[in-house]
Amino acid sequence: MARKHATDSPLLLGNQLCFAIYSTAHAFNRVYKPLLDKLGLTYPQYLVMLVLWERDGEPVKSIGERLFLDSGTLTPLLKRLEAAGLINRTRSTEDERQVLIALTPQGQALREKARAVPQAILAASACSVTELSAIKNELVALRDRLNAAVGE
Amino acid sequence: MARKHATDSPLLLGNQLCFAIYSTAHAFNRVYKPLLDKLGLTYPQYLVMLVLWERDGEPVKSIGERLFLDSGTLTPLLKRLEAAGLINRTRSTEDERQVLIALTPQGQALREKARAVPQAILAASACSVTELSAIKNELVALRDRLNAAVGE
DNA sequence: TACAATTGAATTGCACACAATATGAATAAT
DNA sequence: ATTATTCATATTGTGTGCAATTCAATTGTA
Repeated sequence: MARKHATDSPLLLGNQLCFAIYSTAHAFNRVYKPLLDKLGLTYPQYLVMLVLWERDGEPVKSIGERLFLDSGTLTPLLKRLEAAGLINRTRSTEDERQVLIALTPQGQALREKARAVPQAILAASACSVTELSAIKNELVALRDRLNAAVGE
Repeated sequence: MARKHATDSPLLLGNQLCFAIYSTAHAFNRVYKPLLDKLGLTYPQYLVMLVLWERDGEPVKSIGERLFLDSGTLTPLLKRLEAAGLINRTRSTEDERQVLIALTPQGQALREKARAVPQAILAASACSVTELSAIKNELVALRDRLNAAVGE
């Protein structure tokens, strides 16, 4: 018998998919950092900008739904983006509970500089678009099952 | 022409593997939370315990290397584990720069309660061990390439 | 042996992330 | 119309993460 404790196997760090995801997320962050520093953004801020570049003028709620983040995270983050002059936060006139997030001209303009980012990431991953896309699809499917499990 | 801006495709949130990883990591965290609450641990604290259950008495540095975390993150985290009575922090006599982390009896005992965690996660993922293992291996390979890219 | 360079932790400062709570606005129920 | 409930955002508190700095201990080198 080579193994002493077969029941420990699930508790081994190297066997845990979850740690693989956790550590890969950090690795991505380290690759993104120098690229995003040039744009003056953190990674979560970059995600918010991606959402706004796709659809401008969204309320905080729908940005949070797309990114799976709540107001406790987004409110201070959005205030920093506003302080940086990239967005405006204005309370909706139709529904005063909502705060609408709109890009400023600088926020719009930043999109051009951001185009260089994905290719740099692709290069760092040393992987084909096809392969990355395959992993992405598997993860999205897994993520949705996990979120479904949490929501009972 | 169906697509107006083919060059925008890499900037679309849904196309980014990185966001898939980021959001899956959060989804895992949400699944882990109620399970780890019973153990009185956060997810990063759980990772440290996994390391210690594999090898006890390690210095902070080597724990950090295994988890890709630095002292700025680990020092306060380890102090909280010490305050919880799960570990002891003692400065090494051979090399006084090092702080050795050792499990207390309570820390050892917690391992038994932790055995229930991986199966619960597996159930939430609604996925076979084989599939999860395959994704894990792809991610570890990707992570290592990313870390290599950062280290020049 | 001196003494510069390196190393391992700790500290500080900033930015998430989320639970819990609060607040004001909108909607539903009576 | 009044009240209760729900909804969207903000606030507070705790716990990561990481860059930058500090400090003491160790190692390398002349």
